[in-house]
Amino acid sequence: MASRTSPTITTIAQAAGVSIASVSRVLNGLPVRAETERRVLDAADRLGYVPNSVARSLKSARTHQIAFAVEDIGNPVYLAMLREIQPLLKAAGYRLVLHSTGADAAEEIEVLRGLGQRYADGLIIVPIRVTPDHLAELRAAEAPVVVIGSLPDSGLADNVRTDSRRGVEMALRHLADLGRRRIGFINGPADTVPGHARSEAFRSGTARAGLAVADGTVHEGRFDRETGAEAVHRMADAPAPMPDALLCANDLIALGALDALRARGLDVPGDVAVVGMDDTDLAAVSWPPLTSVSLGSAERGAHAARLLLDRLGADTGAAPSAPRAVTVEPRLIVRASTGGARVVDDGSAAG
Amino acid sequence: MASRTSPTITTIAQAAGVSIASVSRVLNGLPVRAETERRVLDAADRLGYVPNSVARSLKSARTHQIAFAVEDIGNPVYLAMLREIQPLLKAAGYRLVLHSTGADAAEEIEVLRGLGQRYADGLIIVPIRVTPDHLAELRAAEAPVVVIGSLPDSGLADNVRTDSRRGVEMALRHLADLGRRRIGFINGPADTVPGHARSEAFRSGTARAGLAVADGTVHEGRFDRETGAEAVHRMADAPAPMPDALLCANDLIALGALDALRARGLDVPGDVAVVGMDDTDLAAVSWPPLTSVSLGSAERGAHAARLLLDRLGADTGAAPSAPRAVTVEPRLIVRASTGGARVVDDGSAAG
DNA sequence: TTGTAAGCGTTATCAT
DNA sequence: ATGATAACGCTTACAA
Repeated sequence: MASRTSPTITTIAQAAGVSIASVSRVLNGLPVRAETERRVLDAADRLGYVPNSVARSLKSARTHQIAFAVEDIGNPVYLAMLREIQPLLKAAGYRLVLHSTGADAAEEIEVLRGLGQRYADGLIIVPIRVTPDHLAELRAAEAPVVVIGSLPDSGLADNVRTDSRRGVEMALRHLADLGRRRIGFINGPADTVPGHARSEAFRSGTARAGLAVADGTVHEGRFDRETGAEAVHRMADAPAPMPDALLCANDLIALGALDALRARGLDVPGDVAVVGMDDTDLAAVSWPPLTSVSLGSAERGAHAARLLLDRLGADTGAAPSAPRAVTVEPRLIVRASTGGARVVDDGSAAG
Repeated sequence: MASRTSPTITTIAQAAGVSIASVSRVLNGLPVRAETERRVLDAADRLGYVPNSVARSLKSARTHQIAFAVEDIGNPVYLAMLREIQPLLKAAGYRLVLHSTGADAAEEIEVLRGLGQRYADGLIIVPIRVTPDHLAELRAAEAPVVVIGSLPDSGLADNVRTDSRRGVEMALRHLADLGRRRIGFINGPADTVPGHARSEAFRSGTARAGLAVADGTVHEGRFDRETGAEAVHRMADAPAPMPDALLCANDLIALGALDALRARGLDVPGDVAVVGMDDTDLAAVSWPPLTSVSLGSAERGAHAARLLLDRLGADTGAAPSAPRAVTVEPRLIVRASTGGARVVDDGSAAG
């Protein structure tokens, strides 16, 4: 009975006995005669008309889509960003296209270049590495881009960053205040954006606080649990004394460290205090609950979305305004893993 | 110097001194003279040509996008699905459009209807409720849809389900084998798809196993931590004896229960064994680690993606094949919260 | 107020 | 093998 293909404005125009232009006008709320409006709306309703967003996009050069690209959407940090970004985009009438690029930097480049395909009006990206290629692509990007993470040249794109140096300092001061002196550090890959920043911050932070960094208490691996566990086992197996505190470059590493410390019979925080970074959901759930440096993932996501929406909204022909940079302040969330209420030293030396 | 707008095939055609048809042919690998190909590729390269995906979509009626709609992408269950779906779609050349609808069923309907806008070639949806409206929209959907979750009428769409009844039975048998007899149940909203299924399963499972369900040990709330904690406190405050085991309708509820039990000085699993459902990442991290019924979220996601890709691939003009249904078997993941290795009853009765 | 027609950037069908 | 041209569904001058 009904036609097999879905109705277009042409279908509606025929059914209503008007031209396609009138249909378009009615659908877009432009002034028409009441009678025309009635007939068009009638026909549209009867035939179940839905405008084709692709055709609309081709004509308007706007897709009402925004892409969000991260290394691994399974990572709670990126998820926290996504959770803020998604509703903001939706409220502004944008669909969210999600890219999970994997550790490969080439894929990030691919996403940046992909903007040329015009499938999205803008992009929020959290690069895991920033290479010269990244910068070149940013410069040539065919749509507004907001970068979450530090950018060497602030003129390239809107940028949301966090002060991880201050975050690390807060953690170190907290540990020092608790009387900890031998502070170990377990990092992810130092050639990534966050890994590099945290490594630098630890180096300068310990130096400034006059804390010694013993040999064999700084480890580098990946941003995962295994890395945390391995590092702890290696430290425990080493002849040198165990650190009395561990700063971990993210919560996953910290959880792995907690596992290994427990397996070794070491008490947290009695023997070793543990601090994570990112303050993900996992931190509150773990045992003991994990003290963690919040780097404001959620806020960073929200800021990024707002910057991008702002720029998309203000696409008046005027000269594009200069890139803006927002910095989110870290916060230290103290939980039991650094000895909240009761730090009990029972003198046990289980091995 | 370079033109302000990005190059189109027209630009390339002019630069190469050929027609737009030839440009298109070269770009699509159709047979052309070597010389023509060289000139086109040359010009395309020089001008940095990138095909416009919107125009391509309008012409081909394929967007190479697939939508994934869930209630809340922050929920680890949906995240687990997403983590499987995303790479499968990417490998097949599809972009992923993510919808996080919120608890409002109307928004789910909106997503279904939105397919009429033709912004995606297919949809994977995890409805939180299935109303007659849902079914009507499914019937009228303008693109292939895969539903994750039980569907009353299996003829409406490809469908991936899990046997939550069996999952609940496995948990109950496990608890009964451990000698637990007074089993409490903390559920999410019973008018949601998962809530209803789990409630039914608990009812029938306990009956079949001859387990008594004492008054005041079945609670209904939301699928969150607060619900788990509140339910435990209410049970503990009640005059009736505390259950010796708690089945929780998801891991979040179970984590809340663990918190409250700890606060009450009750030992897990000594006093109360706790079982969660979904086996999310949180289960392995919590303390004690949480025994949980895996409902195969990851597998369900993967199956859904494969079903959809399959259907999109096989869009030969032939009659559409009948909807397919896949069922994923639940598995019980036993951890310490039900007393793995060492269940120590130290006789303490802290309160 | 309304209709005709051009154009968005492609692909694909015709001739040639 | 190639070029002119129609078509995808829509918006928007421009005419009437």
